Amino acid sequence: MYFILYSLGVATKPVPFYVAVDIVAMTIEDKELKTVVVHRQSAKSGVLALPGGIVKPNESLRQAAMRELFEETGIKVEADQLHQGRAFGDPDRDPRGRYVTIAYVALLPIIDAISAGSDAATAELVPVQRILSGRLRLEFDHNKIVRAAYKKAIRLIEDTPAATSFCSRKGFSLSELRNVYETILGWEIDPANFRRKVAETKGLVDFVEPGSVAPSGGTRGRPSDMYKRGKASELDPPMWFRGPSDKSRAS
Amino acid sequence: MYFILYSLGVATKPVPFYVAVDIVAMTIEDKELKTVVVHRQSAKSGVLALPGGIVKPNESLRQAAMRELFEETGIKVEADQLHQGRAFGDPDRDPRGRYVTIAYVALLPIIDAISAGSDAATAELVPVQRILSGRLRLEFDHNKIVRAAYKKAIRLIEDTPAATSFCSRKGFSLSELRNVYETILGWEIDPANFRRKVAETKGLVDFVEPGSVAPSGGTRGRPSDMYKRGKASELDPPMWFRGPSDKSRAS
DNA sequence: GCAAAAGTGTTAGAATTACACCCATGC
DNA sequence: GCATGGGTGTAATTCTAACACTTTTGC
Repeated sequence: MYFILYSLGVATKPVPFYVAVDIVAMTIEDKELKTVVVHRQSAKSGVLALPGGIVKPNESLRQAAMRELFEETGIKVEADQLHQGRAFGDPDRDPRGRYVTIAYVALLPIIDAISAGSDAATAELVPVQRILSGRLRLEFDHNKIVRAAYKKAIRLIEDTPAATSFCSRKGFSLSELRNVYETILGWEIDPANFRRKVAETKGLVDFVEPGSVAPSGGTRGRPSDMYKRGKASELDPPMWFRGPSDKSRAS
Repeated sequence: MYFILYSLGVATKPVPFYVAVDIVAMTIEDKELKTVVVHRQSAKSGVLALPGGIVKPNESLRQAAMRELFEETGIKVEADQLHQGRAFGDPDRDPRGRYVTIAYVALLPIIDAISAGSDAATAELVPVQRILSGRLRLEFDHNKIVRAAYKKAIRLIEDTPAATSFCSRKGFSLSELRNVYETILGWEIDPANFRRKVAETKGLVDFVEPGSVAPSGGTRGRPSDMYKRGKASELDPPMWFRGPSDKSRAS
């Protein structure tokens, strides 16, 4: 029984296994994909890290992710906004001990992000690109976790209705939804073709009768039709965009 | 510190966290996708389970998967044949304690499967479909793990050169590779169109000069050109097949 | 020669793209 | 009116599917 021996300092390695979750909570702000980071009160101050922490004995991994995200940022998410990512478990990934962490990806409308919560003061939104490029360094291997989460986000918006998670749950216009795809994929999509593709992809969005929801978006121009998240779990065929000219898709 | 309290039976729940790996080792035999299961010497005999076990303090998750697979089935895999899948960590998924397990998917050519090894006698190949349909019940939530692994396998052969893992590392014909796709996707693919798609997908396979490798496959007909795995990590565009007529793709 | 499997060519149809054009609203 | 964004139509292009046809081998 490793745990007892290690905990009591009998065996050579004094580290037990810890099971943790880390959450990459993404949102779109100012046409940029951003993620939530927290300021850890570590030895050296100013260390940025993903929100996360140890899984409790009687909760599921998903519950742990929801709890930790709320405790550290004040963000409350629905179950369909949370997606499990990769597990990270290299022996030396965390100097404090043997941590195996399960990444979770949360997709949020900007309005919900870091709105309230006790410890929320320490939470902050930073552009994902700054982390991917390495210009912003996070604690431990959290840069790797964000990179994997970004790839997962691309897959999610292509294969599932997850892109709607970035929009208001009340309802959204197709421009808002298109903006999500454009921001994450990194190129512009023809509005006309986008509209048709969405319409032909059953289960992505449902039309909302006019009047039940106030049209959102800019005050200019013709008011848009409103939609809400569809009920499909997988899109068939996926939402695919070849990207500009002969350039290959983001990877 | 949960571990000490729980281990000593002080707290209400006497279960520490265990971190484990379970391996879904798939291969193709008789035009059928099969996976390796082992007979657990449990209380009730005849219980089938995925190979797997506890991660050791100083090994990575991947190393644990390679070790456990070898120990329990005698199968030795290369790093590029092992792919991490989902984590399963519900509190009640294993009655023996709080197990968080990371699934690994291994893709093997049939020739390597269960060839040698000490405990190999207890290992067995069973059709994946029998597990997916529920006709074959595995221990705990291993049916769920296989289901997720099957989806992952589909994604892998579409987005990466992983389909080549089912073929001999020495070299393979395009018929053999096409057979992999047909078996996993569940429908037939036009050989001519398949050939063109493979040729246009850079990094999927590399041509092998005739003479260096003996043509494999049936003794009838014109000998085939031989190929080996390409160096791409992601295929762009992916290997996609719409499937027969208007029928939607497998899900 | 004949059967069988490998490999090439060709064409109809479908999906994608690019862009022109009309609609509804605020100012 | 007119600028702005929402929404529709359509032709050129590209991709895909289907199948006819040629090549190379074993027997």
